[in-house]
Amino acid sequence: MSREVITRFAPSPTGYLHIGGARTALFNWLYAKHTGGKMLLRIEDTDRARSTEGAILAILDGLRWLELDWDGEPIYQLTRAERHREIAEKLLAEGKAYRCYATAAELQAMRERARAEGRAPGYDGTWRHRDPSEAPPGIEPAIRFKAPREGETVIEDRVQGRVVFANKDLDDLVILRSDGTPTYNLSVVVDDHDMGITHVIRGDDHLTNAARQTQIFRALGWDTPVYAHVPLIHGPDGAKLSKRHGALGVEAYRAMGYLPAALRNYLVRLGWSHGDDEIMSTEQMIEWFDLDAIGRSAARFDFVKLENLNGYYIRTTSDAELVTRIKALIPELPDGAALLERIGSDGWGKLERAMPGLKERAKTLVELIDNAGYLFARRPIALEPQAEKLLDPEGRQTLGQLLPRLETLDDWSASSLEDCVKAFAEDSGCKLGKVAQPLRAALTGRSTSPGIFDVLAVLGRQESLARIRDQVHAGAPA
RNA sequence: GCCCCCUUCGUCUAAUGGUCAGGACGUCAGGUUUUCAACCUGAAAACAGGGGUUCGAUCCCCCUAGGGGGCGCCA
Repeated sequence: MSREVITRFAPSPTGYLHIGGARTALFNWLYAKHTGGKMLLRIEDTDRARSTEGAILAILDGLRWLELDWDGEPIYQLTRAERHREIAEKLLAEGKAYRCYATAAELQAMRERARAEGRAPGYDGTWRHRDPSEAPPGIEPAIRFKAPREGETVIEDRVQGRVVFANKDLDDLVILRSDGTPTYNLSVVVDDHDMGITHVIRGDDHLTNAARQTQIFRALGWDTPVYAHVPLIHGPDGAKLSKRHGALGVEAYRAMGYLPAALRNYLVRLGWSHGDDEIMSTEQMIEWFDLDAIGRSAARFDFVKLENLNGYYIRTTSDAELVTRIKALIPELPDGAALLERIGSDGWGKLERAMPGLKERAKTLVELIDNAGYLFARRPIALEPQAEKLLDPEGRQTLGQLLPRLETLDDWSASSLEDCVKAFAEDSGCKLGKVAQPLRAALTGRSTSPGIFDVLAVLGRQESLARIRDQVHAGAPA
């Protein structure tokens, strides 16, 4: 009988929740859900200088927006420092660690020497056997872990396979700083053990740490968790993800108008696959996700594919939900306040009614909002350059002829409007496009926009006719 | 420099000791359409290089090259 799976997402709050972290969280979450286990959240805030309250908030917020929930309360690593210190002392008492009195300057010199000699620039173990009585006065010692010097440390990684490190390449790392605070590798081991973590799923930048942590687990007589080191996400140029490309916080993706479901779908396919399946529901993801199907090579972040996926999710999301999401998004946009004012209290209904035509042609929510501008535009509509071309004198004339027909029309449903305009086109012997294009330009100010009959219907009789008149007159010679 | 990892269309990826090496995004060409989008059809597009093992290697082994990660009293 196997234990319940417990995974953890353990970000350090030194910045936002970036895209790689988001995927790591997603994988942990999916694996926990898949196995019916739990995902815990641990905030690794032991670097007091760099950790910030704002970063913690941003991370929690990002996870919530992505709809990745965690079990229990977040655990703040800093609050566990006493326990970590206790374990460091225990290792010291058992002779599995020792006090090191080397100064920063000495360590620096040591590293330079090692590098010059072509060795790994690690600690040389000077204080491993030296007696504390030889310690120079006035130096507070750090505690170093006495790492095995011979043999190998082997990681049986669920993604990377069997990875072997020669112990001679792993130096004696500091586990307790001279100021008495614990360091990362010790804290992680103690916390993973105390939290009952069974599976550690994280970026493969931690692969070497896995070896060091394994050594500490062994020294403590504890079982190691199952490891799964996931390849990192690279930028479009194959280099490390930088701010220039995707290393934005997830809140930036939210602000760009991506849907969390789309981002999750995109992210899960980056480095993991289930046959030829591309688009999958969260339920399917949970059902199908497994560690063994994670690839071993780094993946490049591709905004274009994300956009495609986002377009799909926008098209298949209900009108009402899209309106809700847009409501939440607008305040985050640069000109959000002004837009909100123009929409007013009655604009949301209009937006929802226009949604069927709008959502067909937007890749992001921001694009959708942009396309919906005609709904809230003040008259007269300012024509964009493209639309200006469509509304040439000929177009204005056509509209002038169409106007009387529209005025007598009683039924302003999209279908009867379509019939009316089609009949007009036929009677005047021109192609439907010849009529539809200037009509669109007059009503929306744009050359591309939703279905024109829907636009007419959504704006309503009064508004539509007034707008057409505006544009026809604006073009008529005074 | 040392250690570790990786390498299939431009990108994300699938599959297999014998396949026309599959799908998706993107691109291109058609179709449909009131424009755009969506949708439909079709096309171009990949096993990094070199050695082995084998009747046969994209697949197994080794080397090279390229890319990435790590090497703190950071996490």
